[in-house]
Order: sequence, then structure tokens, then C-alpha cells
Amino acid sequence: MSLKNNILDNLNEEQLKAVTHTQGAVLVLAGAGSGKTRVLTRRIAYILQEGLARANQILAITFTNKAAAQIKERVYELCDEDFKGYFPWLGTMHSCCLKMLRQYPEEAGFRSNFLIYDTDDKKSVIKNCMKQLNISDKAFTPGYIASQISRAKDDLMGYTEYAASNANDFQKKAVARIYELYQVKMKEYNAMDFDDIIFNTYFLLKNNRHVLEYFQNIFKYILIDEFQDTNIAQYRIFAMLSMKYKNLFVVGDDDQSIYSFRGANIKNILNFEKDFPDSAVIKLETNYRSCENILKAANFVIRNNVARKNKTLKTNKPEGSRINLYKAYNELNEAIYVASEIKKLINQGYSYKDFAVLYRTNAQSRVFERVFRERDLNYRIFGGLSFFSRQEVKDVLAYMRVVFSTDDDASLFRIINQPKRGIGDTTIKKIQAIASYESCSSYEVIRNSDKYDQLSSSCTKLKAFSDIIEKLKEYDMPGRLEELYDNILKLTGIDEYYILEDANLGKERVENIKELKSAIVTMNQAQEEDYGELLSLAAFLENVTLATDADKEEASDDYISIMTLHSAKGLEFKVVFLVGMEEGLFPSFMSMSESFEGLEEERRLCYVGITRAMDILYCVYAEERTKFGKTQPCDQSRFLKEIPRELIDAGKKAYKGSEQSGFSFERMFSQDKPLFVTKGGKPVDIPGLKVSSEAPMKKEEYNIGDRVMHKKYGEGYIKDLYDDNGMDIVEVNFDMAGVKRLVMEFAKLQKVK
DNA sequence: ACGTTTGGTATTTTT
DNA sequence: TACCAAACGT
Repeated sequence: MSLKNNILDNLNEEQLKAVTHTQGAVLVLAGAGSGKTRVLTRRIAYILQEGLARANQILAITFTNKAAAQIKERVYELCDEDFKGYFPWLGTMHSCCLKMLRQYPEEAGFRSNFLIYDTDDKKSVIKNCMKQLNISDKAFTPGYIASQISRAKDDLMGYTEYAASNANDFQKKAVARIYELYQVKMKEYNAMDFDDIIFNTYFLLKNNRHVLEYFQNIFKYILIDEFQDTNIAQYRIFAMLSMKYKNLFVVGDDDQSIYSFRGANIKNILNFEKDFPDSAVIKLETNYRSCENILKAANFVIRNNVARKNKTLKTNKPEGSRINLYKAYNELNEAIYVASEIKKLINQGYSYKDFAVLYRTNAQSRVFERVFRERDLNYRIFGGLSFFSRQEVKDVLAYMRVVFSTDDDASLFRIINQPKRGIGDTTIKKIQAIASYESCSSYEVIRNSDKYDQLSSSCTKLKAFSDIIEKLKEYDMPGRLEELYDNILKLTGIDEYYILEDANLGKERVENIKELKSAIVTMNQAQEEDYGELLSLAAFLENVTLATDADKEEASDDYISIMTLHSAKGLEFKVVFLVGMEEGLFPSFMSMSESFEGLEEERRLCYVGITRAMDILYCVYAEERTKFGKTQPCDQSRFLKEIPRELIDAGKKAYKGSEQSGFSFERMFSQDKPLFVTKGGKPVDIPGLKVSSEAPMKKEEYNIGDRVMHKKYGEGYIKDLYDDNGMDIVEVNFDMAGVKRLVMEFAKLQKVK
């Protein structure tokens, strides 16, 4: 392995120690901007250079996809040539654990083609469980149940333990029942949720000695980034794996722990020192990122937290400008102000990529998107709902998933009537009842629907559906994913269906599923280039659920980053705008109602936000903001008050321009609803004009061009008559209501002379 | 079986 | 507001 010789250049004493201390466990407490990533990547390169391990004997864990990509890139940069065919295990907790599970699915209790369920899938399974158990979704929201189950798994509690430890709690006993049924169903579906990936990996290693030993022998070096954000289950896994070589290296900062809502546990740091009593502890306390004023502000904010190790970061950078504070009228004015400041700074020589707009909630992104687009500013919104979670994309993916695994009921019932093929709720209930009685999969019932009397009426439709799936299975082969995609569209006609359903929305949907195809093509190419092998359906589906949009290539890399404070962790920008700094929004109302711990976590989040900035920091809040459709007055965030006045430049007055008014004409006129038109633009029922409900119209009696009368839509001309999947459809162009597609059997049209 | 309307409700952060 | 489920009518 030949490496560039600068691996140890430009490191301070502590950093150097962290890089070169390669014997035994190491705990690095790294403040914000103290060169954590640099240490991590150099250490990997150093281990390789010294020949202490081959690349594939190194396991490096990050918290987000973005961080994994970044570290990968930097490690590759540091190493001149490739890794001689060996690759380090470098990825998120979830992707690395999944890799182990894929290697030993049977030992983990799953069939090899198990699938990963995302949050949506998970919620829909929980909903079904609640229905089945007759637990009203008013008692608990599915979201609450989901988080209870997650927390339990984070603490390695299965449903049995959960039930046992909550035996006296009436409500939690109900949760335990749902938890149990949920796990039973997931097993039937041969599926895991995100938390199961971790949970099952733990028990895979714990219960299978040979598997544990296999991986213990592989991983000579284990590195974990963002250690403060790991939960108990995650920590246990990697502690177990490193018991042989004991080379566990963890980096973290208690002040940046912002994921306790996901079970992250500071106790892990204490456990670490207990489990590895000889561990070296290294502190990185010099910040190389932010100007002094910014760092001072961050320190002043974070010192208000009670539960923290006392430390103060120092910087060697210049004082810099003071923190800009701006009070906007409302969220629109806020976005306009940010846009104008960005334009101003761009004229002074900054470029788009130097800016980040950070907010507490994804919902805040909208205004920025609109305003930036109007002003031709290059931007990119991270997070929010990912491309792969759009309805239409999920539809097509559901076909792919069912082809891959017919046990996947969540996907199966998503597409069984999408596009409409006349299979409704009643039929679905029957199928599920039969499946549980026969203890086979729902898909098997569908495929053999002719054998069940209860399904006689829908058997033809069900067969037609399963025939499509069976035909598609032919393409479940590495390298044939594009064909699979093409045939899904061809055999289901789902693209035409979207258009038929709603011409405008449909167009957008078709665009999106076309983009899915280019995603397939891109991933296929990447797979060939990186690994010299064809992309399998399994690998594709996994990428799609586990990867967010981090790996989506952008045409230009010069854009303003717009994202939540959470996604900004680990990143840095020359200019940062912290927007929506208002009580109730940030700190969020939810966190304040919990406990003081919730508030402290918000404060850490604020600390993370401030320390993202290198040169200039803006804090913006609005006097009033629209929340749930209502305009509400806002107070500035308590965090702003924690920054001493002398660090703040509040001289920024309201943005002077034609658009400054707090009263928004734009909003007033952009309402969808016209003021003086009858409801929905449709004619209102006129009393006295009754249409007798006669026998259903017969196809033979009508022709294209006939004038007909409809009870609700009024009069119009028949535009088209045709058969759609066994249903007679009539399309009528109504004078008032426009073109409507009606099922002849129910339309009850009357001929008009 | 499907489409539309209505009424009720939720509203944090991510793999 | 925006989204969803149940109710209602076709």
C-alpha cells in the first residue's frame, strides 16, 4: 500500500496522539470543529500505511450517510492507489449491521431475501396490528406506539421483556400486545425495520458464537464517529466485536448529543471507560473552524446546560465580525432578508456553496425554496421527504419489492389495487383472513384464489394481478433491473393511470418515476465501476431504503445548503443563517413540555448550529409566523438572550425594499379558492329538478356525442365509451364541470333530447 | 368498488 | 394548513 506521505502533517499534539495510538481502546472527546474527521481519516490511512491491518479489517462507523460519504472520499484521497481489492467496512451503523445480517440471515432468524421497512411501512403495519387487536387509534397514535417500540429495541428489550417490565402499567400493557403482534407480523413478512437491524445484529452475535468469532477475527480496528449519539444496543454490538483485538476507537462530544430522542445514551461514554479500563482518553479542545466571536457565542449558550462536562473551546482564528441579529416581520420577510444578504455577500466574492440556511423543522424549508427560486439563487434542500418516499415512486418500488419477496405484505397491499383493478377492501380482508387461517402468505392466497369459494367473485382479477407479478419475476436477476422497471410500466400501465387520474399531477408523477429509472441506471453503473459486478435487485432495494439523498449526484456543486440543524451536524460553512429563532419553534414547544433534559438537548442543537459557522453567523427570528394555518405572534428564542450583547450586531433593520410589508398581497391573492364562485366550481343542486333513479344505463343505448344529464354535474356530451378492466366507462364532457370519467353502472345518466 | 366530501386532528429532529 | 379516516352517494 503506497500512501501520500503527508498523513501526519498539520496535526497538533493531541490529534497526532489520536492518530498514532493504535494499541488498545481510545476515547477521543472532540469539541466542535476540533478536527475530528481529520483525525478519523488520517488514522485509517495511518493504520494502512503501517501495515497494521488490511483495508477490509477496518470497520468505520458513522452516523449519517453524508458523513460516511465524506470520510470515504477523504480516505481515498489520502491513499494513492486503491486498496488492492480490499475495501474498508465504512458506512452507517445501519448499513454495516445489515451487511452482517445479510451474511448470516438464517442465524438471525430470517430468510435470505428479507426486506427493510421504512418508517411509513412500519406505521402501516402498526395500524393494522391495532385494528386487529381492536385498540382504537385514538387511545394511542401509531406514531407513539412506533416510538415506544423503538425505545424498547434501543435498550435491547424484546416484547416479552417489555411486557414483563411494564406489567403494572395498564397502558403499556396494551403497547406490549401491539409490540408482540407487530414482531410476529414482521417475521411473517420476512421484514425488519430500522431498529430491528440493530436489535437483530446484537442477538445474531450474542447467540451464535461462530458468527461472533468470525467477525471478531475480521475486525482488527473498529472506529466509531459521533459516539455520543449511539444507543445501548449499538454500543454493545461494537464492544462485543472488539473484544478480541480491543482496538476500539470512539470519537464524540457530549455537547453535540442531539439524538437522545432516538435512544442515544451518554452512559455509553461511562460504559466505555468501564469496559475498556486501560483506554486512552484524548481531548481535542482547539477549534479550527470558527472565528472567535462565533465560538464565544457558542460557549455562552452551552454553559447554561447543567448536565455536561465543563469545557471551553479555544480558537486560534481572528475575532471576526459580530453576530448579525435580524428581526423579521414574518416567515416570508425572513426568507427575503436571507436571500438579499446572500446576494450582497455574493457580490463581495462569496459563492453559493459557502452558505447554509439551518432551521429546526423541515416545514420551514418551503418559504426559502420559493423565495430562492424566484430570485434565481442556486440552492439544494437536504432531508425532508426523500425522492424515494414519494407516493408514485413508492408504488413502483412496491412492485419491485413484491417481485423480490412475495411475503412483503405492506408492499403487496399497496399495489394490489394500484392502478385500480377492482380489488377493494372487502376482498383484501378476505385474503388476509384466509392467509392467517391457512398460515400461508397473502400472496399465496392470491395466486391460488380459484381454490377459495369466498374469493370466487374476485378470482379473475386476483389471478390477473398475480400473473403480472409472476411474469415480472423473470427479471429478478442482476443486471436486468432496467428491464424489470420497463415491464412494470408495460404490464401495469401505472404511468398511464396516473395521467388518467389527474392530468397535471399525473405528469409530475410520471416525471418522478422516470427519474427512478435514471436512478437505477446510475446505481447500476456505479456498481459496475466500483465493484465490477451487476446490480442485483436486493442491493438496489437496500440502497433505496437505507441511503437518503446523500448519494444523489448534482449537476452543479455550487449551491446554498438548506437543511435542519440535525442534518447539519458534522458540516461547516463560511456563512450560516440560523432562522426561526423563536420560543416554541426553537426551542421547540414539544421539547420544553417534556422536561429540562429536553430543553438541554435543544440547547445542544443550538450549539451545533452556531459552531457550523466559520466566518459569519446570522440569527434571524420573526415577529409572527403562520402555524397550522394561523398567524401567531412570536418571542425571540431564549438562546439568543444567552448570547452577550457585545457579541451581537442588532443594527440590521428591517429589510428596506418593496417587499418588506408584513402584510402579504402575494398571500392574499394566491389563495386557491376564488371568492364568489359556487363551491368547487360545480353547479349547486337546484331543488325541484329531480332526476329519477332509474335502472343502470345500458351500454348499447348510448353513443359518443349523445347529450346526457347527470344529477350532480348537470348536462354534457358523451366523449368516449370504453371497457376498462371489465368495467364499462363513460367519459362525459359536462358543460359546467368539465370532463368526468364515470362508471356506467353507477353513473345514472339520462338522455336529453 | 370508487369518488367526493366532511370533519377531525396533528404538528421535532433521522437511520 | 394539510393530511387522513370515516361517511356518504354514485
